[in-house]
Amino acid sequence: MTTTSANSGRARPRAAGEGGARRRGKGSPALASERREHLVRLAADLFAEKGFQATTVRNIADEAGILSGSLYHHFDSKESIVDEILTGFFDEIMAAYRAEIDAGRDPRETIAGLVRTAFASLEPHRAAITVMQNDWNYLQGMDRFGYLTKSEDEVEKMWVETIAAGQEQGLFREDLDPHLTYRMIRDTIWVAVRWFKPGGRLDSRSLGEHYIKVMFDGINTHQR
Amino acid sequence: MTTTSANSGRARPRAAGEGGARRRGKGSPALASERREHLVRLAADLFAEKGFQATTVRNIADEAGILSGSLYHHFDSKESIVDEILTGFFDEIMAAYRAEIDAGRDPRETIAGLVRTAFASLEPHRAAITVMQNDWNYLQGMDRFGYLTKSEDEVEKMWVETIAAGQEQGLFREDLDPHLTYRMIRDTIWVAVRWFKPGGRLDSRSLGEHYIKVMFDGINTHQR
DNA sequence: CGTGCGCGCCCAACCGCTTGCTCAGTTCGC
DNA sequence: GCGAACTGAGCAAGCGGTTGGGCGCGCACG
Repeated sequence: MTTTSANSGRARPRAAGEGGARRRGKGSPALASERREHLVRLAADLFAEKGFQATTVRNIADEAGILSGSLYHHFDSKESIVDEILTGFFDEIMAAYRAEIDAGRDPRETIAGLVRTAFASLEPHRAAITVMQNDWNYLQGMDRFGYLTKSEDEVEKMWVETIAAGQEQGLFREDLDPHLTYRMIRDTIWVAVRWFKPGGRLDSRSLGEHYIKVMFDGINTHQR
Repeated sequence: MTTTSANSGRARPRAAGEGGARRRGKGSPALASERREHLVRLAADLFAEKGFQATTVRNIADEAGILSGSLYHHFDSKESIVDEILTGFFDEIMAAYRAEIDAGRDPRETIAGLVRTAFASLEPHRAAITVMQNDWNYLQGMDRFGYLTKSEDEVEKMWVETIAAGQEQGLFREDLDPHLTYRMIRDTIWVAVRWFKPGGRLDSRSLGEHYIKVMFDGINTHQR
C-alpha cells in the first residue's frame, strides 16, 4: 500500500514524480515548478467562483487532493497565491493597453481597442477580475497590495486621456464627464465576469462587439 | 455603576428605553419594534460597505453598542437580518417596475422609466444591492434565498419584453440581443453602488438622466 | 550493476484566533 | 412583579498558518 488512506475520494494523487524542478536556488522565492503552477490554477478557479476571502486554504488543498498544510511547501501564505494571480493580470493587461494606445490611432478606434482588450482578458483572468471586485477594499488595506492602487490609477489615466482627446476632436459628446464615463465602461465590462461562463452560448469576443455597438451609438434606431 | 466595563469606546449605549414594541405575538416572526428596525439599519450600513459574508455579528453589535449575543434577542440569525433587507428591496423595486410597465407607455419611455426607478433605489437600498453583487453566489446556494433567483428572472422578463417590443416598433436597433442588452443596462446601473456616495457632488437622479442619454444615443457625437 | 541518499512532496497533528450562536442570569421602566 | 433588553461567559466549528517527520523517485557514487 503506497497511499494508505486520506485522499477522501475526489482527486487522483497525482503520480508524484511528474517531471520536475531542477534548480530553484534558495535565493529566488520559488521559481515556477509545474506542480506549483497547477496549484495556482486550481486556486484561481476557486477565487473566480467565490472571491479571495471566501476561499479557504482547505478548499484549495481539497481541490488538489492534498492537505492544507502541504500547500505551504509551495507558498508561504494564501496571500502570496492571490498576489501571483493579480500581478500576472496587471502585467498583461497594462502591456496590452499601452500597446493599444501607442498604436496612435484616433480616439474612437483606441477606445474600441481598449474595450476589446478588456473583454479578451475576461476569460483567462476570471480569478483576478473577481478578486478585484469582491476583495478590493480588503486587499487595499494591506501594504503588500499597494501596487493595486498605483496600477489602477495608471490605467484610469490612459482611458480618461483617450476619452478627453476624443471630445476635443469632436468625436465624443462634450457633455460627458471623462472620469465618470471611464468608470461606467470599466465596471460594466468587469462585472460581466459574474455571469459570463467560458463555454456558454456567447464568447467574450462577440460580447465585446455588442458592447461597443451600444456604447458608441446607443440602443435607439438612428434615423433622426 | 450601571455599565461596568465593556463598550470599548465606540458607541453610545443607546438610552435603552426608546419607545417600544407593543404586541409581537409569538406567532408572527417578530413584528417591527423600533429598536429592531434601528438595528437592521445599522447592519445594512455595514453590509453596504463590506458585503454580507465579510460583516460579522460582532461588527453589527459593536456599531449598536451592545454585545453580539444581544442581537439574538431580536433576530434568530445573521441570515434573517439580510433576508429582511433583501425582501424589502425586491418588494419595493418589483412593485415600482410593474407600475412602470402597467402605465402602458411606449417602450422608449418605459425603459427610461425603469432606469429612473432603478437609480432611485440606489440610495435607499445600497445594502441590498451591494449584497446582491458580493454575495449572490453564496446566498443562492441556500434554500432560504431561493426567491432571489425567482425574482431576478421575473425582473429580467419585464425588461427583455420591453426591449423586444421596442425593436418590433422600430424604436430600438434590431441588431441587439435583448437579453444581453438588459444585462448591460442592469449591470451598469447596479455597479454604481460601488462608488456612488449619497452626499456626493452628483445625486442619483442626475446620474440616471446622464445614463439615459448615453444609453439611448451612445457616446458618439451624432452628426452622421 | 547495486545502493544510499538528497529532495520534492506530502501527511498528521497542532496552535492561536475568529466565527455564528446559546443561555442562564441581571437590569430596569412600566 | 412582569417582560423587553442586554450581559457575560462560553460552545463547537472552522480559520490561516506551523512543524517534524515519512515516503518514494532519480541520480551520483562505488
